[in-house]
Amino acid sequence: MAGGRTINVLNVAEKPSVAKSVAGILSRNQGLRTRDGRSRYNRIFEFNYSINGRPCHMLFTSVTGHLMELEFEERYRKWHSCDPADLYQAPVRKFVPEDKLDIRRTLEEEARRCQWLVLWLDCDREGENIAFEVVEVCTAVNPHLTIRRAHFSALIDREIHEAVQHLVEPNKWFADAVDARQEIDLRIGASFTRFQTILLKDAFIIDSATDDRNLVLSYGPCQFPTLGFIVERYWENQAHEPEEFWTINCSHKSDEGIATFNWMRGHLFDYTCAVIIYEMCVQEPIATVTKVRQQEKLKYPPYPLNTIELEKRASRYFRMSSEHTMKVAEDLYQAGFISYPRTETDSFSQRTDLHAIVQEQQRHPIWGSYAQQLLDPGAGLWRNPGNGGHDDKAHPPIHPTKFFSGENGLSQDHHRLYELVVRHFLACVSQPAVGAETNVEIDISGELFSASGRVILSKNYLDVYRFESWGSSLIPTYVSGQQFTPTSLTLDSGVTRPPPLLSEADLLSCMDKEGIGTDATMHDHIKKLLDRFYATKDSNTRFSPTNLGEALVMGYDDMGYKLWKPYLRAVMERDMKAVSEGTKSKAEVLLTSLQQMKACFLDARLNKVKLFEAMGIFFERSNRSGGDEQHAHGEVVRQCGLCQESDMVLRRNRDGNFMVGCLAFPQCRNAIWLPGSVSEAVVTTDICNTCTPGPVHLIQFKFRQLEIPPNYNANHLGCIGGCDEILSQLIEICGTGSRVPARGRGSTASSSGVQQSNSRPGEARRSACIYCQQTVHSSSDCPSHVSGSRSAQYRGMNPQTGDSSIPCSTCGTPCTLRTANTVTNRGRKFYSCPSQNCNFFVWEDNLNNGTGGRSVRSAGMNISASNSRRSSSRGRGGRGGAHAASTTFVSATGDPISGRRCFVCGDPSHFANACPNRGS
DNA sequence: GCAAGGTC
Repeated sequence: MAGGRTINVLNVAEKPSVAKSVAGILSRNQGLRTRDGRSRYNRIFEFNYSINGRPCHMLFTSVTGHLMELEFEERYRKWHSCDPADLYQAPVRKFVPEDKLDIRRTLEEEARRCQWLVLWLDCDREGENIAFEVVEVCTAVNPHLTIRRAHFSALIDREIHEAVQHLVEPNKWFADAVDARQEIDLRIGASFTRFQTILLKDAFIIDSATDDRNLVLSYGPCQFPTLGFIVERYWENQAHEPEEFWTINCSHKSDEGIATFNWMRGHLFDYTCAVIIYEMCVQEPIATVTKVRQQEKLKYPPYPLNTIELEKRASRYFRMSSEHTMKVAEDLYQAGFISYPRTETDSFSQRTDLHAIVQEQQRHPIWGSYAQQLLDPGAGLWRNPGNGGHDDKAHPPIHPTKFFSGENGLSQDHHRLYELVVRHFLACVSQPAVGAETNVEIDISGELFSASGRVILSKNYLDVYRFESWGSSLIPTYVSGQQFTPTSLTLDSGVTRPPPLLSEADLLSCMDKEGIGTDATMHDHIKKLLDRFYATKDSNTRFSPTNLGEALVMGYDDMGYKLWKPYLRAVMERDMKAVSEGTKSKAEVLLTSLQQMKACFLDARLNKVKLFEAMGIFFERSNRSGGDEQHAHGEVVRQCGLCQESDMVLRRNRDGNFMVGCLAFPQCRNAIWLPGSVSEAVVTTDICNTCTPGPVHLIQFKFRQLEIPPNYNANHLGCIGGCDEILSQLIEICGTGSRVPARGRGSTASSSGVQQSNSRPGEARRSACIYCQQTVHSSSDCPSHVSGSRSAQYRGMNPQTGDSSIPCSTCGTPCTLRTANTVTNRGRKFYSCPSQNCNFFVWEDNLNNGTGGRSVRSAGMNISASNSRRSSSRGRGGRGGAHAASTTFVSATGDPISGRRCFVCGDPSHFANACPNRGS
């Protein structure tokens, strides 16, 4: 085998930089000649080498990624040339596009005079596919070529020399998997894009686009799930119903400073329960220190930097878009300042000379001294970097490759990104920060509170990684068993907040987690959503869907298709894996996958009215198209009391359930959900003579008899204005047809079963009372709507007792059974006195087990109150008047205050939580 | 005028 005639070997890498590196390594830069090819970027390197003892003249060149593209044959290229459904079987072909023709010419010219072709493409599926594209071009001009594949996992001498001595066959399965992916993406993308663009573009006045003639309503298996993440979070954000909660805070001031103790229960949603616990604490406000724990805490530096992490951090630290970040990183890479920026790898190979990279930075005026310290063994700052667990086997983590003093003409963003890469790298090879933490737990009347303080002992990596911080806080010294009187003990209220809109970093995380796009393309998908007017990004890098984006997702969602979810991509990814492992053939996957997608496409087209309806919610119809699809507007019931601009109309929601909603949706989200048992509803010309502001049209309802209690009539002429007891009861009994989670329509039913909601972005929302439209209370607490007759009508509804009301033990008014809707007690039944001046309150299950009005259960703990009236203190401070507990309150200073008063200032008109002097 | 994936 050794010796023999010298052969010419054509070597092809995926990109010019790899061709240069590998040629340099193999030639050891001895006798390496370089010349231009046909393409200005892809030079040709020449040197002599020997493979397995055989003398070779090596020609080393490159492509720039894929050499070929997949397209439909000419006659299917024009949008109106065929039915989009035909695109599932229209013939496709691979071809070398115009801008790659010069690369093809280089390959052809060099291949003609070679005997071997060695493929040095990246070792992943795409790389293998590109390898076959190169093979196709080269064997077309020289069918006698011997084809070989080099397998290498890093551009390191030993790897490369080993790879060339152990050449293998290229892997067709890998290439097939990519072929299948390309074909499926093309057919789905083109068919849905043409379909929805042609259907909707001219049918509506889509004002988001500057020039809607060029508007393309694209669909893609990556861009739509990315939009889906944004819309879904937006809906969660909009649907959030703020819920009030209660927490007890304690502080203690001593000569050494202040400690703030947090209630270890966190917070409770049940005011009654919180206030009882609070009162118990206030009764005996002596804190006993139960635990003092001191321990060393480490804060570790980040893992080595890969592409997604670079994008996320640049977004977080500099608010740079991922797309811009990659452009800047590419410039820095081209200029030789940083390593290859498209990498999944977040761990350094053991062979990387990390010290040499640090040495380069020693002369930097700002972080140079830190680099020097790192290299000083006496300083003990060095630590081998962590392993993030990802390795694409092609590139190292992003790191600085050359010292950049900053004086050349690059922009501020280039400087900032270079700084991030350098500081991140220096942080990675540094010791973690060390802190001493103290945790103190105290007990007040059986309730536990904790406080913590931290002292930073050594900042280590935080000295160079200025983007991260670790706060320190001092608290006084405590010893176990010590007792003290708190300086303040307050019952504070708060409200739950909606989940925030997705930031760019969040969005990248979602995509990464669900496998949408690759590290090199994620930023493209995000940018595409902005370019297509599907989403917008605010100054805080948070994404919201535009009306267009929301309407499209809503339309497909209404069809019941999860085309906007990541599942489709996940299924495709599984199929690709099966092809690359040889367990499924490319043909098999293409056949089944395209069959399913075509069926889905045809079905979506049958249901196009859903897309129309969704678009109709947000956009006006244009007269440019025939307008064959009717957009049902519904019949007017009354004027909207919330926006006071539009009418409330009777409609069916997409599940077929009836609702009365504001025509101004989505600007106004006011809605009244009707009982799920309504089978028919028609707005009549009859006007309600009690409800104001009028006119409120009565609705003729027909209920499904089996779904309502026997004593109710299936036919009912009802009013949604608030006067209709029967309707309210049926809503309470049967529930409504609202969907959970709803898209901004309120996600939980209130105890009356009637939901009202109205939200605009950035505006906090509170349910409005159905009866009087006020927002200060919910419908169940409406003062205009409690009457003695109400409880009478409930009689006979409870089969166990035969009576669902009990007399109030205080004032005798009948109390009706209601259902709680708090997080801690959702679904639990209770009685409460409807009288405005009375606060009697008791859980139904406590009545049944004989503890009526005596105990409140929450958070898995039973707390018995000594005074039965205490549990009646519902509502906020000041409402307790008639039933004030006769407990003795003790102020924080230990002075007794008799009667039910604010323990901060002693004023009987309010409680401490509402005290204007609190905190002073 | 359409996708997503390489890369310049």
